[in-house]
Amino acid sequence: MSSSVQRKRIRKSPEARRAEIVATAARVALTEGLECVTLRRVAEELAVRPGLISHYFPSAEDLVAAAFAVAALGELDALLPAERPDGTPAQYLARYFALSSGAAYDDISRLWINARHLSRYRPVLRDVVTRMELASDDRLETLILDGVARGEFRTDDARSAAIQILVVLDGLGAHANSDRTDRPPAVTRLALSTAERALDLPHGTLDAPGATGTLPLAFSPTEAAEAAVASEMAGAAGTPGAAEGTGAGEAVGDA
Amino acid sequence: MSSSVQRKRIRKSPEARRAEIVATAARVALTEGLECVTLRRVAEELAVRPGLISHYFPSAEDLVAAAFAVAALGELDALLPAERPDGTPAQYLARYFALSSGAAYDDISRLWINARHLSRYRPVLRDVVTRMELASDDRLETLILDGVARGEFRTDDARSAAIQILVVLDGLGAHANSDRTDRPPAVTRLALSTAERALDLPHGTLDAPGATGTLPLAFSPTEAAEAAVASEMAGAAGTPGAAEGTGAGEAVGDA
DNA sequence: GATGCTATTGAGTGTGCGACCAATAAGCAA
DNA sequence: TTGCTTATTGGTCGCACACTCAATAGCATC
Repeated sequence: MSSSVQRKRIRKSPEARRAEIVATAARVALTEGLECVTLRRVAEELAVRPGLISHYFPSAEDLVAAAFAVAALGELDALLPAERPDGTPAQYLARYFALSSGAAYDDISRLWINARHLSRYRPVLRDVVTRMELASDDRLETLILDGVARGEFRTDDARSAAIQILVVLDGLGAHANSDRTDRPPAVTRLALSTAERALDLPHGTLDAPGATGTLPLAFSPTEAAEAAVASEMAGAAGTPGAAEGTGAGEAVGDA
Repeated sequence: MSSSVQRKRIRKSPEARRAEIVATAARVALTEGLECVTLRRVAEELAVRPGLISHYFPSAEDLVAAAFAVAALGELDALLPAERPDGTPAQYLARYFALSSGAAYDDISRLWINARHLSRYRPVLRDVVTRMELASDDRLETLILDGVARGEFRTDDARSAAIQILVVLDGLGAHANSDRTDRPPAVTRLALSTAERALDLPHGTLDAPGATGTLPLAFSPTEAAEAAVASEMAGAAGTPGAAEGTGAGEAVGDA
């Protein structure tokens, strides 16, 4: 007995190890919840000792915040890509709504509920949540402005429209842990009808089949995407032009 | 030193002690969060030993669920009373929206975020959350049906309208732990405009000053109300007509 | 092949949690 | 007043957590 499962140390570069840790933490956060992002849990996942995680994240709160940042940004990119080469804004918006009503979206809803709750007690996480909310607002606002420029949408306040849509999506996602069968159609479509109203679109314009055109409905942020996301976070970390991050950003970014 | 703060035991009837425990737990849940509803915390609050709390709630999860049930039902009664002797449905609905945008509502939003998240891991709490969601739906649906009967509202699906309104309120409340200044007016009014649309009301009908008539905007569920709520929970506890509750209800109700 | 840097380990600290249980005493009934 | 029921205590156990730090061993460099 007591066959030590691993006797050989594997020594990696700090950058590689840190990226690995954050990616693992993000995966745990998304599938099991931010409370499960513990030193022990992440260490076990990577087959290393908990002390090593502490070495890279002297404060566990930074790790949790980084995990959320990476997971949330990865999902945002999957749902509402920053680059949209393959279709019109209306098609991407329709795709967004289509994905948002799928079962895979439940994980993201759960993650956001989790983060919003936990941010009550954890200031570092709260900062990241705020930043991710702004990032979502920006992303959708940009899409809407693009659609307005092309004449697809009509609104005099793209940001307000974006926030209204996201608020409704938050409301629909709030029940991700409860049973939501027997929801009336008007409720299921609430995000769509809010968008249609805010963007002055005819009823049904954004409904899934057809409206997405040839856009792929695939929904799987890869690990590569998450790594890219991590470096993106590094850039966006601190308050404008500062070298000192706000904890999480710093945790993800520096090395 | 070491003046034992309390040397004399105070022996109470099981009913009184249980009610006291649940009321305290509900207060802790509302002000500090459901994670703070621990045996030790509640015991300290009541100046008793933790073992006593265990005696009344052999499983801590039941205590948490009971705390949420009492807190949430108390708040529901304060926001959307079951009895409405002092005004019209429209006035009570306007009052509801007025209260829902006040700062005091943040505590309730936080509680719901908390419960929805925690219910991911705690089945007993999940049941209570589901029941409380249904109770909210029912309460608002009844109000709407009443308004329709009086000719104040117009809708062919009162429940759908109720759920739509509540979903939007959930979405707005989701950010109770983040910063929400600089929200566009269209977002702040989103619940109202959703209601106006769903109930076929002219714009502005439900806005706060004036629309509430002489209705008091006071918002303070008393301890007495919470006690009443506790006994109400006892009645609504089990699945229809059963003596055995589903854990939380049982915890609140039996004696 | 030897050397130095440092990533990684192993062991330990302290805290807070739920759960358990025998001993104790409060207060009601005889 | 006496006795009995049981509400309440006090103490303990095991677990999971974050955090600390000296010792160890990869691995790049010379």
